[in-house]
Amino acid sequence: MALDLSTLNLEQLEAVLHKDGPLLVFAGAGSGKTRVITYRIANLIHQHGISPRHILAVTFTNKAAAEMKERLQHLLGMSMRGLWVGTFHSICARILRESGRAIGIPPNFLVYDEGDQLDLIRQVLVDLNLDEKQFNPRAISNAISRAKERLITPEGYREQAYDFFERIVASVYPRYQSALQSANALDFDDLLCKTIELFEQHPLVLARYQDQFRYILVDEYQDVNYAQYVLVRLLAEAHRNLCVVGDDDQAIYSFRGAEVELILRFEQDFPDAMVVKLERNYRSTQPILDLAFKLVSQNTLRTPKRLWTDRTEGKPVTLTPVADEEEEARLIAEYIQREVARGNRRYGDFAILYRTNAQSRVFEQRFMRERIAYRIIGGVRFFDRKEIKDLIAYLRLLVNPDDTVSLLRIINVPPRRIGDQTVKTIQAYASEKGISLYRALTEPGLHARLPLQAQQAIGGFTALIENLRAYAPKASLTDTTRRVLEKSGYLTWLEQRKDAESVDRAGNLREFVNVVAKYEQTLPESEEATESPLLGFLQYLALISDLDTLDESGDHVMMMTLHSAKGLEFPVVFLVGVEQGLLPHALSETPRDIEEERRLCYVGMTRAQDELHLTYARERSYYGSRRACIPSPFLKAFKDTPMPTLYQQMYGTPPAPTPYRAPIWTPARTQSRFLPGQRVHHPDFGYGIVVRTSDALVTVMFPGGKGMHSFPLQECPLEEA
DNA sequence: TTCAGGAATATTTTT
DNA sequence: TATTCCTGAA
Repeated sequence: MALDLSTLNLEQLEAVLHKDGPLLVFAGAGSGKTRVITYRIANLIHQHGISPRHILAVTFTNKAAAEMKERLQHLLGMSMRGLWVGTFHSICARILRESGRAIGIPPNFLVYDEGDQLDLIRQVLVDLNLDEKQFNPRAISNAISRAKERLITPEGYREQAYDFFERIVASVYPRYQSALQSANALDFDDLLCKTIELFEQHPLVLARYQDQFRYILVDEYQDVNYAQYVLVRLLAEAHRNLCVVGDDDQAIYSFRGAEVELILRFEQDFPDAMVVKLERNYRSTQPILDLAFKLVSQNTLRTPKRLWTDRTEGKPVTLTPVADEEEEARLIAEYIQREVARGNRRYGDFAILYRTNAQSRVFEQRFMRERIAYRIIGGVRFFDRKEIKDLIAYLRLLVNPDDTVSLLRIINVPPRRIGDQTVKTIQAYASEKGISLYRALTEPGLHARLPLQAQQAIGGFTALIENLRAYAPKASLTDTTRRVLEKSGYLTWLEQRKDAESVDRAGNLREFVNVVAKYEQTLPESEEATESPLLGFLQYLALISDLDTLDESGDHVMMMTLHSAKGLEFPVVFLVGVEQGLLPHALSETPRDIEEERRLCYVGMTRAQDELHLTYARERSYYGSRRACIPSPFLKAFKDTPMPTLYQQMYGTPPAPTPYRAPIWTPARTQSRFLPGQRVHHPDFGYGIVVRTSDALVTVMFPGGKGMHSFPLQECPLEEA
């Protein structure tokens, strides 16, 4: 069977057929980039007989990785076993698990996420007697992250630390590193740094991986940071079969250390590189592309290129001023309902893109009210919820009792009478003896310093952990998780406090058990035979994101940030909140930052296949207070282009005045009987106003100093007034 | 030590 | 607005 290449255009074909040597592909939005990468790999395997195990493909998300593997399997009709596809982080995690021992990293290391990082930095600040108020842990964490992205060691940082803040960071950084080490944990950046360290210190290990990865492909190369760049260079320098794909117009991650210059520099690094530009767009209509080009061509730092398409006909892009975010949501909901009712579209055809996660709330409320199916990507991730993180902390302790962050997280959750005082004593004892907190818990020397009550509480806690630890290796993942919930008393604790929030949380924990069960069921497909399933699961958890669990199959309106939308496409896109201060965001000040915000806007616009609608509000609520808004300066790029408003498109001329719609909240149409703003009556508190509702609870504000109260939906003593 | 409730405060984007 | 912080009572 021959690989069918007839559907590829000339440039795509060039990229696909290029076999050896460096290759740089500038792939504009919607230019069939994924196809090129997939076909290129398929061609290497099929045409040139390269074994999948000699190929490494780096993608931006785990989801993209899974999809690519699946497509290849489908295309070639053979198993892609041995092919490495994944994000930089997951690939590095895998390398370190295999070979990290050489630089003292045991294979059972855990990956700390941002929250864990912050917790650890706070601990270090306490150790150093630094006030958290004065030295923002987040800023310090960012500074350390920045340093690591540029492969700057604690020593290196100290040498170049000038101002006061940098000197503080210089003192925290080494301590933070040793705290990570004693917790047997790596943060996100360490995954990269340590892999590079491994390769630099052990040329033989590097040579082994170089020999394995004879062909390397890197997607989204415009969003690569220095450490990633170095890693790629190290791996590729032996065979020089490196193909990088990217688009400088879509570089939107400089806040994470990404440097667009690295893609622009590729031709200097590899003067013999073949360069292919993909400028034919298969996604959008000409009006959309024209407008997007008007915007992005204002940037100074870009390679010249312009997308073109066959789809010369298309609806005009609309630009609609709205009074505020409420009208914005109302208008869009109305348009969606209308299109769906007419049979033109399904909910899944629409996407709402915004700059900040907070903007999703108004849409969420509106859509709930109007019963429009929607999915929000990002925001508070399921795995970031307190109760879920607590449960994960228990699981982590079972794998690695030295994980201090996790230990401190749950040592008194649920409350088991191990309070602040006791914890301080434990910490003092542990650092005195140079042992981990968990080790300290088991030492008689510690107990001698504590009151009997605390001793007993600690004894109970260690017995619990030991019991669970003994159980885990013998049981399935799901059973272990259930047992943790049960034996720790966490679930009982939540269930006892009847308040509605706890009911929500208990529900989330049960949902988590389902996630575990699902993972366990699909486990056999994964090729890594992990010696400890629990460890494998935790490592999997650490690196997945919300986007990875997104399924586009359902019929929902998608709502997400512009960043999350990268790489996706939708028939109809609403780009909302195109206002000064929001897009570009107020925190982006330098010309460089502004250019990135412009690219962000460009990314959003180029997600649209058939229709693109822009909106900006004249007034908007910012953390409680209302503020007047100015349209985004980006819109000036469109001043010569007549753009109708969405109202005009819906009703024809003239522009309809803002139609006032009475909110529809008949009880029969709503899931929870209550809606924000509604007046209700309570037997004890009297009349109040519903502030908020969720799946399980309703929160009501009662006037006259009676305050806010939450009730479980099922059995709340409220009546509609 | 725990918990409730009011006060203070912080808000960009994410592997 | 929503979350965290802080205080004081049990």
